[in-house]
Amino acid sequence: MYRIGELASLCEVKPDTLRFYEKHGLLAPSSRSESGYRVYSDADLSRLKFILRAKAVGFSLNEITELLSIELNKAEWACADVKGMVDDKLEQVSAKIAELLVFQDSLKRLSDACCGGPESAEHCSILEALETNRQVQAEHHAGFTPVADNKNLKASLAISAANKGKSSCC
Amino acid sequence: MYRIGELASLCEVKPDTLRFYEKHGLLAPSSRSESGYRVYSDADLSRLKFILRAKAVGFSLNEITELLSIELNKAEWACADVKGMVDDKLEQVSAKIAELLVFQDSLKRLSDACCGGPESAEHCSILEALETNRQVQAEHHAGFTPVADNKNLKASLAISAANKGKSSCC
DNA sequence: CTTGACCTTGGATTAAACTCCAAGGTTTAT
DNA sequence: ATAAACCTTGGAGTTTAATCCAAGGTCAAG
Repeated sequence: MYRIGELASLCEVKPDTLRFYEKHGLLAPSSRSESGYRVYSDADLSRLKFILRAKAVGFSLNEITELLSIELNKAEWACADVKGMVDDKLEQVSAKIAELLVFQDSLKRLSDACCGGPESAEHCSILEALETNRQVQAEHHAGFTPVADNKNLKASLAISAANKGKSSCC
Repeated sequence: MYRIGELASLCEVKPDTLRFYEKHGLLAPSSRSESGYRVYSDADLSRLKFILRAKAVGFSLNEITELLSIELNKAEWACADVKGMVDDKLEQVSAKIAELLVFQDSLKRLSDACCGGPESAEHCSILEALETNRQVQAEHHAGFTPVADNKNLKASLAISAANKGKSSCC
């Protein structure tokens, strides 16, 4: 049994977020204390973890509500309806996995190309890695638009560099 | 070469979205016509596809900007920095894939449980499928909170049912 | 028995990502 | 040659998902 602050810090969200989820029907505490405090159970924790996992892979809160609604409430939904919906979600999930695998491959390729040697430096962009990935093209794009806005990239690289000392390439 | 409307309908977004992406430095047309119309190239199309793919798997536009910024601009970034960043993104992507695989497994399990026979109807919820998935538990959760808000679920099921006639279970 | 860290509600504010609108210029098909 | 269907800019409005604030109640420690 957890109070709102405990559950929040367990899952690294804010109490306000949990109240927000409650207001929108995603997660209600299974009980309240005498004084009116929200009390969450382990089942609630599982549910929250599910919500956060779904959110992390690009489902909207509405879609997550749908996912959580998949229950055979015979009064309202026929099994066929539910199966149709599950199949839809399965397709979405499979599509996401496929796209992520392409990303993963591209990033690995990029990592290799970038750090294999100093001479390949000008081929170091994710888009080139992506394209080399899909169709091996003889013709090489000449002009490459540089990205203007580097303000928070700078910050994230600082963090990235601080977090791990494994920058050993080139 | 595409005008904004063509590119938009090709990728199933709105022209306004493309102008929005331009304003925020994600995608600028490689040229303009005499009259000032935006003209997009195939490289721009690739870039847009990349953006949409990244968005679909849960990256924010800021993160996508970072991904697109991964170029070895030696004047600004050391290779080690870039590698650190790529590694970070790789970890994120791997984590997302792992989570999606859990989803996929759960959904498959749910689909099977739901439509194997009418007697297992009350076990038809994604959360139960998820938990059965992780640890086989002897104890069974008694109370299961039903979800209140079914308004757009109804709509999506209608679409789902209309789209495919393969609802043949139970 | 009060101080500090919690919790409650309701409502306002924010940030991200579009989405729409108005007023006008351009292209294309009849 | 003119209407329909595009395009331009600037700015306002919307939706989603929080996040913050104010005014007050609860609880454990010293």
